[in-house]
Amino acid sequence: MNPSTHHRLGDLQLRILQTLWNRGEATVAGVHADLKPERDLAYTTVATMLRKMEARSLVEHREEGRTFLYRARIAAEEVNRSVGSHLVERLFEGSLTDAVSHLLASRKVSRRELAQLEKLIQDAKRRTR
Amino acid sequence: MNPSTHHRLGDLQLRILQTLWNRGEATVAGVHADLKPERDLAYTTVATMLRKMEARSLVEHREEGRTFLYRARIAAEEVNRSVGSHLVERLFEGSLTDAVSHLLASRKVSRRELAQLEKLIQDAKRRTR
DNA sequence: CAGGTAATACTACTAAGGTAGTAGTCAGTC
DNA sequence: GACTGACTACTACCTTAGTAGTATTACCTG
Repeated sequence: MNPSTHHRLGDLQLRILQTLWNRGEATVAGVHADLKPERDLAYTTVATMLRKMEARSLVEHREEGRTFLYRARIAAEEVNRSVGSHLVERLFEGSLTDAVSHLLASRKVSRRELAQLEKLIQDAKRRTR
Repeated sequence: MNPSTHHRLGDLQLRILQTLWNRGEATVAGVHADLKPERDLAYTTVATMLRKMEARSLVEHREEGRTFLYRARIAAEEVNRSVGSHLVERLFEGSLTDAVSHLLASRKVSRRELAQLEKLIQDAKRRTR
């Protein structure tokens, strides 16, 4: 798959994908149940969305009796990378440091998180060496 | 302004805002010219988009003779923060470290950038102390 | 002052996300 | 064997981004 492909994903679509990544395989009812607490959607809304996503090859299904078992066709990795770098690109013209700088400024960051970030960077440095 | 307000901005809208942030004030022709190299839009497309954005209070205009001078009504800061944290939220369930980790993994990062990042974190640590 | 040019205003259309109702179908139950 | 419940299929509608053509208006130039 072309890594430069940008997946234009809506919020609902992303939540559905996340559910599928978690569950591996899920029925419409399963996805609907997972999303229930945060968004009170009609059952058919989820079913329709899944069908639309299947048309776009974002998910696929197999049949178990009469019910469909859906599975994500794209990896979480791929979506995170694609959406993430698209954002850095369009918001900060490709400057990673700008992006991180804004993220740091936009929220309270605990000392624990800072330590983790530090470690991330050390690791990256080691890989680049 | 409510910081939890999420600005849903399309790519073109964002590019237009960036042009306005750069120029301070700009005519339709000005924005159109700035965007010309990357997207070959009709003049009226830009004008229409600006009018739509004004309806949403993203920009405003004053008149200089017969021509409109547009200006952004939201700060770059605000948009970056809002769009950025919305992304972290929806993609990484709020985990900043996950987000940064993915960004680091998704692209080549120069030693220079790593050094800058390190500095960012040192500064943040100092502020939190 | 006639005519072109450059503005904005209005209208329209496509595509996609999101949302949901209704219809059809099958299976198991009383 | 009729009924109910669980599924999927189909259709429809709204909203918004994006794109652009056409109409109108006003200015400027020869």
